[in-house]
Amino acid sequence: MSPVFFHVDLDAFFASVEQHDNPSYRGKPVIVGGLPGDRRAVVSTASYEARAYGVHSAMPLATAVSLCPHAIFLRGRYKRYEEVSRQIMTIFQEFSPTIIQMSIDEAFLDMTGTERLFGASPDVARKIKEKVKQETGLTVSIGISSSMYVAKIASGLQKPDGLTIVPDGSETNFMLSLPLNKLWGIGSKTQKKLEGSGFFSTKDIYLKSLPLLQNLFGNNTGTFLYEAVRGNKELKFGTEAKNHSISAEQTYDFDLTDRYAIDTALMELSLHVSYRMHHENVRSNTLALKIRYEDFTTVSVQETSDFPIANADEMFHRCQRLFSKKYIQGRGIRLLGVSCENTQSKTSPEQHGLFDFENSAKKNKLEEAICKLQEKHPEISVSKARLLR
DNA sequence: TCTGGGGTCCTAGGACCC
DNA sequence: TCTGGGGTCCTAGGACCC
Repeated sequence: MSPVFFHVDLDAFFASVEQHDNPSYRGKPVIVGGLPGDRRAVVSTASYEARAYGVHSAMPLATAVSLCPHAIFLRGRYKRYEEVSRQIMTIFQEFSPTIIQMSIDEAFLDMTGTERLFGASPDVARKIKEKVKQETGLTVSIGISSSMYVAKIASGLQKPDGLTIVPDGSETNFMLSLPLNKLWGIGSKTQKKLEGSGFFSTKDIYLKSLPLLQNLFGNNTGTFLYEAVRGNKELKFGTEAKNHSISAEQTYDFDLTDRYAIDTALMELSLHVSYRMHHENVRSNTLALKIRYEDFTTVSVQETSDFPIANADEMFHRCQRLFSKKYIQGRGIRLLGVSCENTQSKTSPEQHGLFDFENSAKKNKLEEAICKLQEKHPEISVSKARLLR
C-alpha cells in the first residue's frame, strides 16, 4: 500500500487572522509587517486583496506602501497567531496520529491507512477544510500525494482554499509539468545557476543522468535535482538529535557606530538568548556573532569553548570579544545577531570548568529565577540596569 | 523600493590526528 | 626530504525556507 500524505498550508495566515478578528478588514488589502513610516521593515504577510497590487512577503514595507497606500497596515500580534496555530494543529490531530508541523502555518499529516476510519482522501481533505473554517474562520490549502515532497508543492498550486491531488503513480508527470521556480529548495540563486547551464525546465533536468547532474552541481544538489524532478525526493525528519540553535538578532532603525550603544545592544541580545536557553533548558559551548554593515555586507564570527556558556553575563563578555575580533572600526552597523549553536539538553551530563564554578552557578540560579518570574509576570520587565535608559 | 527575524543545511578550507 | 590518505572537528559564508 502506498503511503498517503497531506500537506496543509494556511492561506495568508497572519493577514487572515487579522481579517477574521476584525470584520471591518475583510475584503480589504491587509499588510502585516509594520506601519507606514516604520524604518527598515518588510512585509510579513499580505492578504490576497493586497497581493493583487503586487505586494508580497519579504518586500520592503516602503515598497508595499507605494504600491498599495490605502492598505490596512499592521505590526502583527504574534501571540495571537501562535494561539490560532495551536488550535489548528489540534484539529489536524483529530485526523492523523502522525503530524509533522513545519512552521507556524503548515504541517504534514500522514494519512496512510486512515481510509477506513475517515473515508477517501478527497473527502477527508474537505472535512479538514470545513472544520478549520468552522472553528477558526480561516481557509487552508491542501496537497495530497504519496510523497511528502510532492504534497508540499501541490498544496501551493491552487491557493487560496485549494485542494490539489496528485494520484499515486503520476508523481513524475506532475513534477515535469512544473516550472523550475516551483521546486521546493531551489531559490533564485540556484535557478540562475541552472539556467546558466542550460536548464530551463524540470524536463531539462529529467533528461540528464545522475552522474552528469552531480558533476555539474555537486554531489548533493545533483542528487537532489535528480530525485526531485522524478517526485522521488524523500523528506527526512530526524527525530534523532540534531544541531539546534537559539538566536536573536535586531536590525536597528539607525546605524550603530557608538561603542556604548553597541555594547548595550550586545547585552540586550545576550540576555534575550540566555533567557530562552534557560527556558528551553539547554546549554551551548558555541557562540556566534553576526554583524551586518550599513551596506548590507554581513560577516560572522563564532567560537567554541570547552565549557558551556554559563550565563548572560558571560555570553555578553564573549560577544564583546568576538565583536572586537571582527568589527571594522568606523563602519555603521545596521544589524547585530547573537546565536548559540549546537545546543544540548541540560539533562545531559555537563563538564564544569573547575575555575569559578560556584560563582557561575550562582549567576545561573539567579537568571533562572528571573526567567521564571518573567514568565509568571510578563508585565514586569526585569532587565539589566544598563538597559533601562 | 532598499532590503525582518528565526531557523536549517551545505560547502570549502584549515587544523589536527593516526 | 619537499611530502599520503582518511577521518573529524571547527569556522565563515551562503542558500534557502516560512
